[in-house]
Amino acid sequence: MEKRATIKDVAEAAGVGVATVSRVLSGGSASPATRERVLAVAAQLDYRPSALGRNLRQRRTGGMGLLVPDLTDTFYGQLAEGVLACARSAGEPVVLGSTGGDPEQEADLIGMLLEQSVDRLIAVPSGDAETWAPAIRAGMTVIFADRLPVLSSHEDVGAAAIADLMALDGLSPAPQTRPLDVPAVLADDRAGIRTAVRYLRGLGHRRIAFLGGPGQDRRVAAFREAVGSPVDEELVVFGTGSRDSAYAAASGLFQTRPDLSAVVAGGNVLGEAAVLAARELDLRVPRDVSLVMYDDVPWAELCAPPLTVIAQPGRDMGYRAAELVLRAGSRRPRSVILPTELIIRGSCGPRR
Amino acid sequence: MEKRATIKDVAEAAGVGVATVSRVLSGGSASPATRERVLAVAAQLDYRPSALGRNLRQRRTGGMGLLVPDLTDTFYGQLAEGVLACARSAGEPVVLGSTGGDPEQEADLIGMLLEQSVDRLIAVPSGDAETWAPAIRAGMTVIFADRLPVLSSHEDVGAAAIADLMALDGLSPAPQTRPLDVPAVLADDRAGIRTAVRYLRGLGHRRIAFLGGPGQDRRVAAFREAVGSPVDEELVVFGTGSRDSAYAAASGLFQTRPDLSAVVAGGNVLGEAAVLAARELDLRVPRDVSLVMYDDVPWAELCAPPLTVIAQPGRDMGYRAAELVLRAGSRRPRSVILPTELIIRGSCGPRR
DNA sequence: CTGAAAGCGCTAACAA
DNA sequence: TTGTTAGCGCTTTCAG
Repeated sequence: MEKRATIKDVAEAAGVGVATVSRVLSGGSASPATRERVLAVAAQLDYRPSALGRNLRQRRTGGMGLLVPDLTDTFYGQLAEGVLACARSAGEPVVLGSTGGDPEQEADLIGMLLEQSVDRLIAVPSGDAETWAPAIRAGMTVIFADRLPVLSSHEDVGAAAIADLMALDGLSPAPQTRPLDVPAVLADDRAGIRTAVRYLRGLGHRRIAFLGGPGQDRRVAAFREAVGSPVDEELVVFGTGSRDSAYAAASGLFQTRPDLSAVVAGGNVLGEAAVLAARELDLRVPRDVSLVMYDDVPWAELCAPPLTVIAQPGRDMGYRAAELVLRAGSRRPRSVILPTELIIRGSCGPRR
Repeated sequence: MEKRATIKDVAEAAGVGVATVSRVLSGGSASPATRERVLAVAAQLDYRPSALGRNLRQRRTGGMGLLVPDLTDTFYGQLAEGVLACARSAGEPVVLGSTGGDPEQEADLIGMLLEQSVDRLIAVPSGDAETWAPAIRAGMTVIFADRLPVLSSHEDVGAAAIADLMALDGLSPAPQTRPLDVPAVLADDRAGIRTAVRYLRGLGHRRIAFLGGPGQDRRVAAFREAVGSPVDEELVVFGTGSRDSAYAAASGLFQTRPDLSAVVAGGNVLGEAAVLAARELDLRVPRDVSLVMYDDVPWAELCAPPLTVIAQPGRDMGYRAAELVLRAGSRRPRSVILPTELIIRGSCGPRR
């Protein structure tokens, strides 16, 4: 455990000033001779510039923060892998936090990141605009991924992004005021859900249910739009995010509405719950009930029958978000919507 | 985007010196009157001590690093959740890196952490002792989780831990020299594998195969021990870590040895591959082949039939590792072995 | 009990 | 092109 060489050591050993060393190492101007000497000495001393000094001087920590609800959810694992891949190739550190889908924990983690002076953040938000206000106020560059914060009545954080997205989604944006700059990287939920619903319709299904989770407002909206009004409200149910509550929601749905013939699960945890609940109630997939799940995960193929899914590019979403947050210069990056794909396997059949 | 208050601001506003503010905020001695005043002012100014200044002063970044091979593997997701849970409750940041199981990337990430002066690290190692030497030399407190680095010929990093574990495993440790302090948090692979093999034996299976992945030396060793010699070497095959190579290994195994009647998969990715390969070759589970998988993951229950697994407490392992690394004072923490559990579901049947 | 002062390692003005 | 210098915000002696 020897102490690391500092810039001063290098400067002395090379017979130059510290500023010169700093310049050489960060690609500034220097005469070829000096540059070479400094580089040689630095290598010889195994000098690694300390991020500590640089960070303090620049009043900011490099790298980025990443906040997800739950790493046990394979989709967020994919997203994180994408972010990490981009960060690694840029040599930047990533500070990770898992919020458990809880706005309070999210707020705590935002506070922690602020304390660390991490000023770039990628987040799958759980809290509302109020939760995010401190980060925005502090001047953090934040990029939302997978979803947007729920709207709170008295704030309008994310309004710009929402307006953008509604436009992209083809919906007319509600008039918004004082738009705040919070771009996002999302999947094209609307197209994904629409395609799935049409597919089920084509198979003859009329009573189609939606099994949703927290933060899936866009998917729910897309579902409502796709099935057209009037929507049978009993067929739209929600879990709170945990596997247990997802199971409860699925089981309750199947029991209260035995007449439904198809269900769209808004995420892989919900899909898992649907499969489990159906089995428990002796409902055969796809004979008794057809199932489409949002998210393609490796086990979808292992299921019996293999699950028909709406695939979204989790890894790409993470990678893109990281690119955006790293490149974010002065101006706000634009939001991005990535395409989804309906992958037909064996969990949907004709209505009996 | 207002600038944050500094300790100096607080000091001035409270009419005291910065040292006093520092003391009060870090629980040092101060007269009740002063303390109260400082606290009030700090709250009023919404002062948050900057980690930047503290880090530089203390020449170390708080929190810890976490290195895993792949967040898309649910087991590592569980492990990471455990680490994050512990870190969050301690208010400490976690810098995450994904190595892809590649020693080079691992080495790069270690370098990055060193640059950040992160001096506590939890890792699921992919490289050998040589890869880990820089971290050890720099005085990092490292805790290995899930597995130990493979031994390289000319180094003996981790020797102490290995000796510990062999002892705990009930094996006689090979004589080692100059033990280095690298504790670990592991599952009791030996007992887990042994139980699984005995279970399969009890069902009448004699040709049992092991499908392994990188870093599963302890599991392989346990398998060899459990089946007893001579071990049919063709029945012990390996993937390289990717899903594709796991599939290739499984498929190859089934095709070259159609006489095998049971397989133990060393991890959930390998188990997934085995299920897929078996299906592709029209092998029925458990009619044609019985399957036990290491790792309990949510989808194990969804499989048809539900998979019998050796469950290891991934989340707990992460939590314990984080506790150890945070508590590590001067002396080296002791290694920990957590119990596994054989969860019998439907993927094993009597030999036909 | 409290304050003044000295840096931690680095970068960016500013001079030369 | 270079070197000198002034901090970034904090903790920690060391006096008082």
